[in-house]
Amino acid sequence: MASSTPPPHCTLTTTKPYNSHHFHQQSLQNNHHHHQHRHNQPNWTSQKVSLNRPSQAPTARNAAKPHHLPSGPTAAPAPLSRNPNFHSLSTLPPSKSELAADFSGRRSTRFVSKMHFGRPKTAAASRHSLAAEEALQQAIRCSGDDRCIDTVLVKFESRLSGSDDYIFLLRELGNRGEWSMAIRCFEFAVDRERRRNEQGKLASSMISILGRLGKVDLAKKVFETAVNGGYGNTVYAYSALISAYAKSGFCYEAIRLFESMKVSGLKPNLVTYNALIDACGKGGADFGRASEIFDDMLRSGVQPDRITYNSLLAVCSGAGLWETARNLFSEMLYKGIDQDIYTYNTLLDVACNGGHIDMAFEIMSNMPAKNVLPNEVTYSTMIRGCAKAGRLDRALSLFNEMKYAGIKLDRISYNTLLAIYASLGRFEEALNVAKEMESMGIRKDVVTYNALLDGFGKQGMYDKVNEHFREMKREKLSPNLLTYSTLISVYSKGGLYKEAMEVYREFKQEGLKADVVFYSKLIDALCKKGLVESSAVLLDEMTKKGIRPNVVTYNSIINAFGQSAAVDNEPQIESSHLIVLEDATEMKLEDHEEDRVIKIFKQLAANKSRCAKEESRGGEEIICVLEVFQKMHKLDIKPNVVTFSAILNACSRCSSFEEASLLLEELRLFDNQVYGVAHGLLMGHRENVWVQALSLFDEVKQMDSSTASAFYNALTDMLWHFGQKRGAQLVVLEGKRRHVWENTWSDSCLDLHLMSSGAARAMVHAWLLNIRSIVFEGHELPKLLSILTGWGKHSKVVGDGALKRAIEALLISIGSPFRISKCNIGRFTSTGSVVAAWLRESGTLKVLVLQDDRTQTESPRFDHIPKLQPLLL
DNA sequence: ATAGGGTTAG
Repeated sequence: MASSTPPPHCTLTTTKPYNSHHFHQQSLQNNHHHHQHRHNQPNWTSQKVSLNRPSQAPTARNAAKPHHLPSGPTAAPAPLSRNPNFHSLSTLPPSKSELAADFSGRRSTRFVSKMHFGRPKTAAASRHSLAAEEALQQAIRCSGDDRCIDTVLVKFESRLSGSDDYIFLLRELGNRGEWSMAIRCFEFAVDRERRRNEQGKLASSMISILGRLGKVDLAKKVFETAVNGGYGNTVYAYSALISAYAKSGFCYEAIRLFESMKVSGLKPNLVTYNALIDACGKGGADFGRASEIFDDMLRSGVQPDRITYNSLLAVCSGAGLWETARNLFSEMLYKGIDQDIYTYNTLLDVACNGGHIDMAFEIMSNMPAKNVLPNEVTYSTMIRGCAKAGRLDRALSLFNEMKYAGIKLDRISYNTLLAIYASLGRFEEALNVAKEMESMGIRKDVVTYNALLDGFGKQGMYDKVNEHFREMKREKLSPNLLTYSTLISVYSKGGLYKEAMEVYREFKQEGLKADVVFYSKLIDALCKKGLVESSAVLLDEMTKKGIRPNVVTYNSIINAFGQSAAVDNEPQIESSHLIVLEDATEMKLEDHEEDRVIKIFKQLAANKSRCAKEESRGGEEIICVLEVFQKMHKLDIKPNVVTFSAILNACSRCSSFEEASLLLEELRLFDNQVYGVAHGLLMGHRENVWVQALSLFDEVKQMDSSTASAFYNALTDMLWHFGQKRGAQLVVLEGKRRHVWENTWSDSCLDLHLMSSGAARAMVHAWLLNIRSIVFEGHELPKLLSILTGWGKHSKVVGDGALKRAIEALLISIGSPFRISKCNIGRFTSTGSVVAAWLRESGTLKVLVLQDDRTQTESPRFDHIPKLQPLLL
């Protein structure tokens, strides 16, 4: 057990993990004065009670606790007119957690993917000569031959006039990705230029061109050369390099450079500040960091402009700060700063990322009145938001709207549309999108194929997967890391370990390098097959290879606990009879022999029948998971809400309190508050822990909606599972009050489709009691009453109807008149009069009021409680 | 100097 490990700092955050850069710098932020007075909320950790355990020593987490908005998440931002003195961002809420920065990185592919398909810069009035155009044409033909470009430069030397011509050449070469020729051209030009001023111009152009191409190391070299040569110490060169860092997501390098710029006596200008804030957004810095820069800007007398605010909004997008974004938007209005399409698109992005789809639609509908017309970026942002929120119908209708509005679909829009169809298994439509796309002159790219492969794979259509993988190569598209990890995961989930192994071999042969996500995805695939122990081996393997697992990796494994019985009933397809033969030939490939991934695949391919059940036999799984927790502590991986939900869900899968108590102990080590609430409610100490519970729910409500509801679901399920039904109902009603499930509870309809089975059952009781009181108050019920469960489309398991079955069993067991609707298998209905009659029956109240299976116990310690059978329906 | 896309947990 990890009980000797001090509780690591943890945070209620789900923002993406990022394990790359220097986040230690963020600690500076805590000392910043703004972060003192921005928060007037009491620190809830100080209210912690000791819940049967000695209270923990204060930790850094307690000292640097995130603070929250005094207003609820749905409250409107404070009217700015009441605060005429604001001059900085001090009216804005802080980042939701200073620790969140650890996790709030963005995908690195984002930077690369923009490189080649970037919108071409609108040609500004260029002052280059005709000779420069000519030189460019000849230079282009030199691609790949450095001596050739030298010859061209020499040949045109006399006709090229000054840095304008050379800068034109640099830019054009850069636009074509010819960075090597651009650099030769730059060096050539600097050599022949005697004016420092002009040399400086060349240098900053070169730096920004390299930055745009993602060649940040080269950009830095050019910068250093320029500084050493005496022409690089300019605001422009610094700004260009800061911007280059921004484009590659290196925000702390950017900040460091900015500091050194000030040290060397240069005064940052508007562009410098804007580039730096942009770097914060792209590098996933927390909002506090950007806010400091903004304040610094004001102190230095540099007035922020539209782009400053747009960049700040982008920081909110990365950090998931919807309220902050709204406030910034209001602040722009107040200050009379123009809001453009970037402003709106970024704001919509933040709204969508936070799950505020309705709000996003409202904002979008207001755009035309503000003279800002939605464009293809607006639409693809919204479409992605809808798709992410599970509203695929809405997403698809937006495409029609887009065509109706005369907005042409571009590569991204097409790929987004295709990915939606593919993920729905609507392949005919997906392939039609691909056709339409090609007919518009946009070739299918790796993204297109990855979406298809993933879609076919999810439906188990492995022949189609193979076919498209071949087609992709035939079209000379190189599979990338994502392609391979998708394929390996798809094959593994299908139990096709030999195929997975072959793809893995090919992936290694291509010289690609696995990363955290690659391993995490593979681990998750094996977990989904119930192979927790193999996953644990891979966890060690990746660590040995120097790839640091992140919270997602661990959450996958925790989630797998107790799920092995649920899988592995699908028939295995093809390919098993060849294994022995293949194994013999593979023994010769020593270089592969050392690879644990291959070993695991080989083993799995050889013993398909073994698999999950055997691997998890006899309590080994719990030991394995506890060891995983221990490693998590050792590597100081901070848990997040998903971890907490995963632990609670794992508890619900325990058949004994003893096992669950081992897991709850892990929860305690991670977060005393969450533990205190879960444990307290489980013990039936509702009155005592409710204050803590409420502040915990305040925290959770900061998360995006699906994360928040998952936590409520997990907590309720755990309580329900161990017979604390009234506690479960209390939690569910609190969740409803806070609109966690964004569904409606009306007199005529109860929508349960986003709830777990425990939560849904507790909710059914509450709703029926509510309906009952309507009846007893003498009011009439609506003609038709319905209870919606959906068909499990929100479940990760395709076609899983566990919720429906649980509700059906409940409705029958309480003798209710609700029956499955004929036209909708996810809906139970009854008429108002029949339900009213049933509710008036004498025995009904008794079955509706929930009873705990066990009343509040005398014993304060969890493990003294006698073992209970897991609750059956 | 600014906006949207494809991998990981729920």
